[in-house]
Amino acid sequence: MTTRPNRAARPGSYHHGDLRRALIEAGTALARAGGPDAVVLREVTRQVGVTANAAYRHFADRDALVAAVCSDAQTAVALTMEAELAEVEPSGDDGADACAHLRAVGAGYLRFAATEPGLFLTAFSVPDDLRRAASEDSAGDSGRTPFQLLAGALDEMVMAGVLAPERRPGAEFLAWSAVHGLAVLALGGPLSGLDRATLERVGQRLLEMVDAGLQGPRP
Amino acid sequence: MTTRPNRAARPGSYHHGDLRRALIEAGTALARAGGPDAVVLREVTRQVGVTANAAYRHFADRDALVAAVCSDAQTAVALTMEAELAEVEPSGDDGADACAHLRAVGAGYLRFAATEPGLFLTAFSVPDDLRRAASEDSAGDSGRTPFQLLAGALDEMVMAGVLAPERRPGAEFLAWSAVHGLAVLALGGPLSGLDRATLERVGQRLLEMVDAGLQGPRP
DNA sequence: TGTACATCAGTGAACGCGCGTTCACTGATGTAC
DNA sequence: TGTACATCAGTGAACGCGCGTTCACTGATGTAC
Repeated sequence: MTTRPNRAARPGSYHHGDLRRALIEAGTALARAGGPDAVVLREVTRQVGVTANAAYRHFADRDALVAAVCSDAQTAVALTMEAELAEVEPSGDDGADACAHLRAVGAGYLRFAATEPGLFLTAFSVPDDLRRAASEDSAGDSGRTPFQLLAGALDEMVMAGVLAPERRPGAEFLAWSAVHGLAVLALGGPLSGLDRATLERVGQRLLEMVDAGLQGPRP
Repeated sequence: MTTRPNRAARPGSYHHGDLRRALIEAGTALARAGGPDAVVLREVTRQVGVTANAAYRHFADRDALVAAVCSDAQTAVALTMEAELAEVEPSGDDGADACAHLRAVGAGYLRFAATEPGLFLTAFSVPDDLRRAASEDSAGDSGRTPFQLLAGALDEMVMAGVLAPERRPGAEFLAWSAVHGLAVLALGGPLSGLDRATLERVGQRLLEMVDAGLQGPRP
């Protein structure tokens, strides 16, 4: 989400001012409606009211544009997760709070997937090379990426003593898998038939499962 | 996986004999190499050595062909899961066996995703309407679909007393989400950087997490 | 303050590509008598 | 058993489409003197 200085923003001027930003935003709008494949270079420039070729002043090719949109989408995920985190009321019990934070992170992820399916797919279901570069600068207000927010919640659980330290390494992958799987299956997958309420309930139970399951088999 | 009677299979004859099957198989080969988008109607007919138009004798359009390939891919998943199930040695302890079966089902799913990424995506990451019809007849040797194999393992756990009956409804979605998420994230997703051994270990831990987590929070 | 000039950010037209699909057709096959 | 005929399963050529990308260009902008 790099914004270049707006060097010539005079309205009505020949030069656009910040065409790069405008293209990314139009691309994001298309992605919101139709996922990553909907980010069609020609359509993006059409929406901005500019020649298709003009995009090449700001992006090496279509992939570079998609990567920028992907980065913005990941930022949007981080913001939703942070919003969910902010709603957790401290209870005085560090362990309970840490677990609540982990659930909040997961709930934010699920909520984003449900309310912005197109952007969700653009954030995480894009060819590897595009996404990898994009995720570098996809931080939310706290300056942390979705992955870092998840990792932070898990660290907190270890510090609060509700997650054994030896179970910490790799725990991101377990939690992320569970939540991501539900999001994907519910999004045009085999679970897309489920109604909103059921899906919400399954989401809650899934987060409970992760919570309980991360601690390993019962003694 | 409907096979129509091979009415005119004379080799060298003008009529192909079972062009429908041949097209599905060529489509599957393409899907294996490049996922669902690689199932290009023209390419499929090219590989079979037939005019593009000939495909329309057997499929209404490209989508119908993709749906058929999707169905075959789902069958392949079921077969891998059944193979994994068959390797579980009965231990005499019904509860342990049931859990082992659940893990086998999940392990088969993960193994298929890892060894046949293109087919895996074709089986489960295809637009909803195509997949829905396809999954009807995607049974393995046991006559059961991947979903039914999973449900069977969970039923078994309830009967063996290792899963509380009130936790049974909807448990498929939880288990499936976890396993599917890992498969997807490891396949060109954020986890695709992990090496094979690590991924295998994460898979094992994920299955343990599901096992433990399905039973709910610790008392 | 004015002017010449380099640079920048767009235009407009065109390219080749491969796709899914349609058309009118013809050779092969099976069947009724 | 032979023959006429309907049906079936292919052919071959063409269609329009929208895409990403490239070309040569020009008008606008900023800067050095």
